[in-house]
Amino acid sequence: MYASVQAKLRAFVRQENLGPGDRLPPERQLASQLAVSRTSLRQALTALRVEGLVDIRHGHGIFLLRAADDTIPPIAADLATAHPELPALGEVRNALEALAAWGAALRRGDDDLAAMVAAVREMEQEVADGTTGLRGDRAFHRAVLAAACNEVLTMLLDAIEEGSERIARASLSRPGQPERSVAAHRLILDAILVREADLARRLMSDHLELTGAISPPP
Amino acid sequence: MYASVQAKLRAFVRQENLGPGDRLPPERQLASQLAVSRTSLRQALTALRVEGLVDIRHGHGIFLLRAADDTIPPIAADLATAHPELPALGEVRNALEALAAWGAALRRGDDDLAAMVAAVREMEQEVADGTTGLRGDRAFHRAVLAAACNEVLTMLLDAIEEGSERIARASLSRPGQPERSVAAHRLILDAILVREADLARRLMSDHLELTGAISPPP
DNA sequence: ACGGGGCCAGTGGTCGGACCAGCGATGGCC
DNA sequence: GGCCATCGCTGGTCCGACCACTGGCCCCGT
Repeated sequence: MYASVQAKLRAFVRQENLGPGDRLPPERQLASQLAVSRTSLRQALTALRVEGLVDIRHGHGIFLLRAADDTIPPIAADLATAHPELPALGEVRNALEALAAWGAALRRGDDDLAAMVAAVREMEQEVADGTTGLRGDRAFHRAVLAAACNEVLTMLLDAIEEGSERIARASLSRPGQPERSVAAHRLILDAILVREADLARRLMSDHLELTGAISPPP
Repeated sequence: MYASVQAKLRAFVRQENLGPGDRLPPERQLASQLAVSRTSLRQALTALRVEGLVDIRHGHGIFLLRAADDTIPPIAADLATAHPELPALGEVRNALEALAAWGAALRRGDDDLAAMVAAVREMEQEVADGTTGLRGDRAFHRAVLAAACNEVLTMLLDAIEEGSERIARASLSRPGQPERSVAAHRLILDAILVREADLARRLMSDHLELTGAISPPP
């Protein structure tokens, strides 16, 4: 079962204390270490690549994109039912959310600001309670989207919501990420408050860059 | 490449007119029909299973879970065609095209470059003949999009294509605009050629800003 | 001494064949 | 007539070999 190989791989990564950007051993060696054939190992690696955990480069090696515990078991089940294509989806989401932040800075009203402040506070409360802050995070991004007053943008982001929801959940389950996200939201909120559109755009883009895949050095 | 096998599989499903719940041919037969080894076919199937398109049952067969056509286009397309002149559409298109240029700079192959060069030449020829250069313009943007290797992005831009087509036509009918567009395409092509992703993104954004008279992010 | 170009080891990618394991239906045996 | 073994079909795994790409090393020419 390729799931068992995946589990072995995660265990291996944890044991070797590997982080994002690190290179895994060659396929052949990895296969022998995990006591499976290279075929089965490649199946598992293919699955991990689709899930966006790993980047495989011909003639170069296998590179870890995110920490192994980013995808928690329950989410792995979801993965099977929805359609991911995670790296591609992450890029698009990043571009669209950045556009939303840009538009929000230009067109936000006072009630939009109030909604964002409320969302940040909610997330803070959640984090203080020890949860991931998923609700507050979602509320914030929705508030920004609403403030951008762009119907087409709203529609497209809604369309890819189920996928990006999964990204957010995986990201927020990382230790320390909720706190970092709250801080990032604060900065974005400030930029929108003073109508610094380009700054808001960049901050949002950076914020999402951290939650998404990391490109290993060439 | 497992992606090409995936494409073949989707084509096969469409050709055979298969719907959710239908069973696909056995792996061995499928592999021979698609002219790939069973190993590669299994890689593609593993990926499709992770994506939730397919259910594989040991000793039973491979079953299609959802139709291969993706769910996003219809809604957004309706809106895009209904309000093509909407500034919102221009903003979104700008952000997405900029993302395409960015991705193209990172992932373009040599054939992608060839397609872009051909598109630029075609547009030049059209402009020299006194026409608007609409065909070459479209070809260029499609080539950039193809080079970006982002399925989600392709889907979304396809969805809003009809609306943005109208924008492009209006823009190119302005005196002097075709020449300016050709020059802009040249710059973008150069940036993609040398893999300057951020520069390509900015150039594309600026290019569309001028054609659409709309000002989204850098 | 320096630069460039070709060679080579290592890596992922593909292939074909063989065998193992789960499922269902068929048919013989009781 | 009913139960169960068997067989054929399916996916799952393994192996060994070869192909294709990458990058660095080394040798040769200048």
